[in-house]
Amino acid sequence: MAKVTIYDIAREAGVGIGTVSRVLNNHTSVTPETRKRVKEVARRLNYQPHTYAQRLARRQSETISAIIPFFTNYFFIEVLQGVQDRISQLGYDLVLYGVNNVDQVETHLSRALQRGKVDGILFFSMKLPEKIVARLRDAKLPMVLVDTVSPDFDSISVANVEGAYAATTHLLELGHRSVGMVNAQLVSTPALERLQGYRHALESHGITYSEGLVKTGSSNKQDGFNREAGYEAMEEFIEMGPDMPRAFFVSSDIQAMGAIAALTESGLRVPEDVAIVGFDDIELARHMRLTTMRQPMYQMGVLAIERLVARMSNPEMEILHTTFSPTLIVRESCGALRSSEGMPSVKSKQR
Amino acid sequence: MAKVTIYDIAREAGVGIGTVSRVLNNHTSVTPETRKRVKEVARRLNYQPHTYAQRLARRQSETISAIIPFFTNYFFIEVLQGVQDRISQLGYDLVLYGVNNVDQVETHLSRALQRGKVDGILFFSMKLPEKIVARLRDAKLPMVLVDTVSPDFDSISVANVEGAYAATTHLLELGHRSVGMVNAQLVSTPALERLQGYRHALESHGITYSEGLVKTGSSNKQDGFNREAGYEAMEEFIEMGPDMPRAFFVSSDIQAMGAIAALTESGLRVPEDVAIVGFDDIELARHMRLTTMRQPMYQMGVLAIERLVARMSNPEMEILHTTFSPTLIVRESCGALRSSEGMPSVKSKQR
DNA sequence: CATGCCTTTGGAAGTGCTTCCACAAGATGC
DNA sequence: GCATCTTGTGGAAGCACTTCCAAAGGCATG
Repeated sequence: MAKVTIYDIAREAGVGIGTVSRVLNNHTSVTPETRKRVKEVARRLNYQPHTYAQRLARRQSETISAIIPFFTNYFFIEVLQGVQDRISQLGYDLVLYGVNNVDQVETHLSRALQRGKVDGILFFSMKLPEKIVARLRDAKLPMVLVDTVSPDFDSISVANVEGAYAATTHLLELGHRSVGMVNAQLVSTPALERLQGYRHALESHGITYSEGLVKTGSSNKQDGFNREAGYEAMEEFIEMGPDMPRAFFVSSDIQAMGAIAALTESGLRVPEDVAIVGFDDIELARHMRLTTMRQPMYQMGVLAIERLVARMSNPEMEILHTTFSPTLIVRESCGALRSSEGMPSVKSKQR
Repeated sequence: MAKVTIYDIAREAGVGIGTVSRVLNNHTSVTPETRKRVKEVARRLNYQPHTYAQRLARRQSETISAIIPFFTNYFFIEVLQGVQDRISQLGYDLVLYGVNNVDQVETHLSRALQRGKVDGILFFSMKLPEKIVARLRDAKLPMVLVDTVSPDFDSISVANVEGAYAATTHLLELGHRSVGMVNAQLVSTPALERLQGYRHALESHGITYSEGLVKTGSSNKQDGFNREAGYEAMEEFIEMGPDMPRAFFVSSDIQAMGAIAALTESGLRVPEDVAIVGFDDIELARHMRLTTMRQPMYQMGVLAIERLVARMSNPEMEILHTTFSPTLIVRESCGALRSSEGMPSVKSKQR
C-alpha cells in the first residue's frame, strides 16, 4: 500500500523506467507485449502516479483556478456549475478562491500567480486592479474574465445595456409612461451598464430620463445587489406618494424580491398596482413568478472554460470578447400575462 | 521575468542553496545579516517558489478537496462558504469536485486519492460506497464527512430526527391533530431520519402514525429534495379531499415551495387553510415567510475544516461525530404568528 | 553480405525544492 | 593552550516523475 514508484514497476517488469513512463502516458513506440506486461504490473502493484512529480517534470499543472466574489450569489453558483462540469470532463482540477473583500483579490491572485501553480485563471465580475494587469501580462498566464471586461483579456459577459433596454422596453410597451429603476451601486459595471440601457430605452420612446426615478438602496454588500437594498430603494419610491411610477426595472432579481416585499407591506400589489421586471432569472424568480431577463449562466461557465483552454493551447490567439444577450422571460410580475385591462399594447403582444 | 530558482538567489547572494531555503522557510540558525541579504535578493529577482517542487519535496500538498453533490443546492453553497473562508485563512488550497451522478463519486474519489495529491478530503451528503471505505482506510487519507455519517470517519451533521421531531411538535402544539408529511426519497439518510423524527413526535403526543399521511413525489433528482417532488406529493394529499391533513411537515424548504404552489393553485391558503413547516432555512424561506428548521450551515463548513485539519495533524485522534441541533424559526407559514383563533396552545406559546 | 534505416529500449539528465550530514570557525571550559 | 561544544553554512541526496540521447537489434535493399 505504501508508495509504488515507476522504479518498482520497472524492476518488477524487467524494463527501464523510460519504458514504464512511455506506457503510462500512452506514448509511441512500445511493443504491444511490453506495454501489456508493464500495465499488468502497474495494476498489480496498485500504482498511483504522484501528481506533483508529474506536474514538476511536465512543467504544467493541469489546474485552473477561479477567483470569485460573493460566493453565495446565485449567479456565480450557476456559472460555476457549468465551469465545474466542463472542467472535470477535461480532466483539470478546479481550485477555488473566494473573495470576501478587496484585499483578498490581490492575495489570491498572487497565490494563483505562483510559478507553475495553475495553467489558467477565471476571474469573475470584479474590476481588475491596474497593477495586476501588468503582472499578469508578463507572467503570461492565460486568463479569461467572466462577467467583466478588459481590453487585455478574453472575456465572457452579458449584454447589460441591451438587456436593460429590453426589460424597460417591455414595460413601456405594456403602456407605462413612467418607469422607475431600482439600481445597484454604480461602482459595479453591470449596474452602470444596466442604467444606460434603461435610459436609452426611455429616450428612444420619447420619454425624458429623470434622475429622480432611479434609486439605489444604501445596503452595499455585494455592491448593492442584495435584497435589503432593493427594499430600501422601493421604500423611497413609495414615499413619493401618488406620483411614484407604477412600473419598475430592477437591476437584479434579488433586489426585486426586496422591492416586492416593500410594495406588499405598503398594500401595493404586484402586478395589479405595480409592474416589476428583474434581471438574472435566478431560481427564486421562477418561484415568485417574476418577469426577468435571463442570463445563460451555465453556458457562460462552459464557454469560459473552453475559451481558457483554447488560449492555453494557443497563447497567440487573438483576444476574444463574447457577449451573451439576455432573453426576456415573461411571467406574472409585469401584468403582461393577465387580462389586458384595456391596454392595447398588451393585446398586440399576445397576438 | 522568467523563472528564478533558489540557485539563482544563492549565486547572487553568495550563499548556498540550503541557506536560501532556510531563509525562505524561516528556519533556525541563519545569521540576521545573511537572512536579510538573501531576502533582499529574493525580492529583487522577484522570486516565486515553485509550488509543485515544494510539494514534492515536502511530501505534502497543502490542499484539501471537497466532493459535493448537487452543486446548485443552497445548502451546499452556504456550507461551502464556511469551508472556503476557513480554508483560505489557513493557507490551504481548495479543489472542488462536483458530483452529478453516482459514477462520478468513484472517479473523483480516486482522483483525490492519487498519492500525495491532497492532504484531506471533505465528503458531502452522500453514502460512502463500501469498497471506497476500505481504500480510504488504508490510504490513510484524513477525511471528514459532512451531512452524512459513517462509524469509520469524523463527521459533522445535523440532528435530523430531533429537528423533525421539533417541527412536528410545533404543529401539534398549535392544535393540529392530523399532521401529514411530505418526504424525499428514503434512499437518502436525512429523509429517513426526518421521517423517524416525525413519527416519534406523533407517537409521543398520542397520535397513531399512519403511512397514508406520508407522501413522496416521484421526481427524484436530488433524491427527491426538489420543488417538483413537493408539488406532486401535495397534489396527492389534495386528492384526498376533505380528509386531508391541515398541517404538514415538509422535509426540505425547496419541497415546501412546491407544496405551497400546489396548495395555492387549489385555492387553499397558507397558513389560513393549511399550516406548513419546512427544513433547512434556505434564503428563499425567509422571503417566503416559511416556518422552518434552521441548519447552521456556515458554521458546519468552518467546523468541518477545523476538524479535518486537526485530524491531519494527529491521525491517531479519536473519531469524533459532531451533531448540530437545528433550531425552529417561526415565521408565518404555520399560523403561529397570527391572531390565535381560539387555539389555547398558541396563546401559551406567545406568553 | 554489407549497408543503411527504422523501431524499441535503457537510463542519464532535467524539474526545483527540502533536508540531512559534515565541516569550518568561533566560543567555552579547564 | 588544548579539547570540546556550539553555531552557521554548503551542498549532496532525495522527492517521483518526463524526456532526450544513444545504442541495440531487426529488417530490407542493392
